Amino acid sequence: MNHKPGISLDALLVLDAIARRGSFAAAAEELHRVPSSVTYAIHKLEESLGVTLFDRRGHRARLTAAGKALLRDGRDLLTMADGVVRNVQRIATGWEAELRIAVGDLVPYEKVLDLCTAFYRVAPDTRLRLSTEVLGGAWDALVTGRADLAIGATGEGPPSGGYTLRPLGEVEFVFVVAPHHPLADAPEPLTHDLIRRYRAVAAADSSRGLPPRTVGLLPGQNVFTVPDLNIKRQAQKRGLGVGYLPRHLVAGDIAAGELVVKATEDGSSTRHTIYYAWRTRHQGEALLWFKEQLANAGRRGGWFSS
Amino acid sequence: MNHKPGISLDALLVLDAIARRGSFAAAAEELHRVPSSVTYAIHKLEESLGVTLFDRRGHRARLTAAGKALLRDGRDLLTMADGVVRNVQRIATGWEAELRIAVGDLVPYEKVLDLCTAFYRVAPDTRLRLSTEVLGGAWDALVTGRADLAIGATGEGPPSGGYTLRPLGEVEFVFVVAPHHPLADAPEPLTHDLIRRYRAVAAADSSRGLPPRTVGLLPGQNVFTVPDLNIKRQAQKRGLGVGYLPRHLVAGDIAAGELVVKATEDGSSTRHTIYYAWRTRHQGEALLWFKEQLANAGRRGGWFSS
DNA sequence: AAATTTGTTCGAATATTTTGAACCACAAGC
DNA sequence: GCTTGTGGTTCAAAATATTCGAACAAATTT
Repeated sequence: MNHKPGISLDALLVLDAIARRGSFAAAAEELHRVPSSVTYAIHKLEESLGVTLFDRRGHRARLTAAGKALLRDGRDLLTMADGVVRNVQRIATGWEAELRIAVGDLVPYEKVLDLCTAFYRVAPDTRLRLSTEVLGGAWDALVTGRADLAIGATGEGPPSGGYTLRPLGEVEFVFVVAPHHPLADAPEPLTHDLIRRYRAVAAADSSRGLPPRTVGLLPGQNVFTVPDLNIKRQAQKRGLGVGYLPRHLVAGDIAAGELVVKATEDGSSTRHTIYYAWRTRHQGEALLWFKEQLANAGRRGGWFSS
Repeated sequence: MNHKPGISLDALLVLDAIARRGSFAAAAEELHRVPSSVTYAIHKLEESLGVTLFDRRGHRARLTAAGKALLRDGRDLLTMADGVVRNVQRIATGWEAELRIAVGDLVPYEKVLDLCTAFYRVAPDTRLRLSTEVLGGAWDALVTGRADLAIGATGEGPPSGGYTLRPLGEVEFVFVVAPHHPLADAPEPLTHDLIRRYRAVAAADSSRGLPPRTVGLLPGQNVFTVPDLNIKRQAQKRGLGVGYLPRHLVAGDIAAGELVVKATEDGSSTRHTIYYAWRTRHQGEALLWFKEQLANAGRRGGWFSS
């Protein structure tokens, strides 16, 4: 056969798996293939490029500089190829083959799963992909193309534009501590000076490109960073720190006496608007369906009433 | 085998060939394959995408909207893949597998070919690819990534930056007309008002992304646009129009009496600096070699003495 | 020192792609 | 209207590519 591109997307997937899993053997396992098949694929790739991608001295193969460059560029190529596929499928059917939804950690997953359940009755063949994002991560996912729709984005959207947003509801945040935490018995309202003496628990922003955001931290305050709000809730129940949590998330803990709401000099609660947003240029029936459902949800008072 | 990307670069090459040649049969010929192999490849592509790419009513297959979208996006993907390959090969060897040179139409090709001849004695395995660019086309080729090196770029480089330039020499432009052209007998210096009454011959800028440039045209003047300077020279010899041409290009025509130099109110000639430029971030032994040779050429007085 | 892991080799088996011939449908030329 | 040529498809056979499974050598871990 004539002129070959020198690389194939399959080969780049193999290379990516090797890099992520750390060995040919582990990559083979992930790809449901035998190790010699992976060896064969890499050998073919090196042959067609005329380039050595792995340093095989020692019994663990390590990427050469060229191998690392190919891995990096190859991942971009795979991402682009994925976009090409999904775009073609969308144009062909009007329906997205896959819709990627970034779900802010303030959003109750049951509501999202209810929506997905209803959606699958309408379009069972469309794949849905949910990811959980913390703080600015939902915006980040949207503007960097990792998500088509963000549900539960908070604060101001990034200045780059290119997306459309609508309000979904409001979330009430309450300042809570464990009943055995020293602040539990302190007279209200708690002052900043008093709060600052105790460690805060913060959920890590899942942004990758945008600057990470922090909310509710006082200057000079020690911080225990956890991955998401649920773990933050558990850490605060253990008395490992203090901070704000959405009332709807901790209503049960409060009723059970496992968390105590304390008024601070900022008041006993604050309210934030929660948005859903989508990439303005994205067109497809699946996204349209979700927009309509979320618009209805927003009209009925949203998802955050406790 | 598990998860496939849905497309392959091979398949995109086939699709591209079909579109460029206009039929499956012609594409098969270009790819040195039998027609049923092309039919098979497209069928496999449609199957893996779950999308119909060709409308087969009538006996000539025509691209559907999804097919056109895939063609367009697929060409971008192939271009990117090509860049990935060349980048990896360059990192692996220090030498580029291929060096692409945009040659401005003012540059005498013999000089460029002399350089290439010498280069091939040093690095016979590196592929060289020359393209001829007119006016701003050399800059355009450089900044859009169609070329690694531009020889004979004129005027100011585009504001985007990202390239480094050095002077190669100066070109003297003279205003010439055919001996039987009405302006040949007009008293010198020719005024703008007089020149404007006659058609100009202009070479079309080969820029694809940058705004096209024009040089030496008077407001309101009729213009006969041709593809390059050589055809411009031939058109002017035929008396089809007037305009500036590089002295080194027309020295023989002048000596033979086939073109006449006329002084204008701007003087009898103008001089422009000619540059060579490269993408600043590009690293490779082949580019380094050419830079050194061009630096030497620039030091010795350049390539444009007549 | 023994056991385990990693990656390679190689023949056999399986999967994919290509070829070549035949066919059908449409277009062009007479 | 008939004949010829072109375009694309089908399908069995052939060729090529990829995977598997077993064995092996070398390095690492226990």
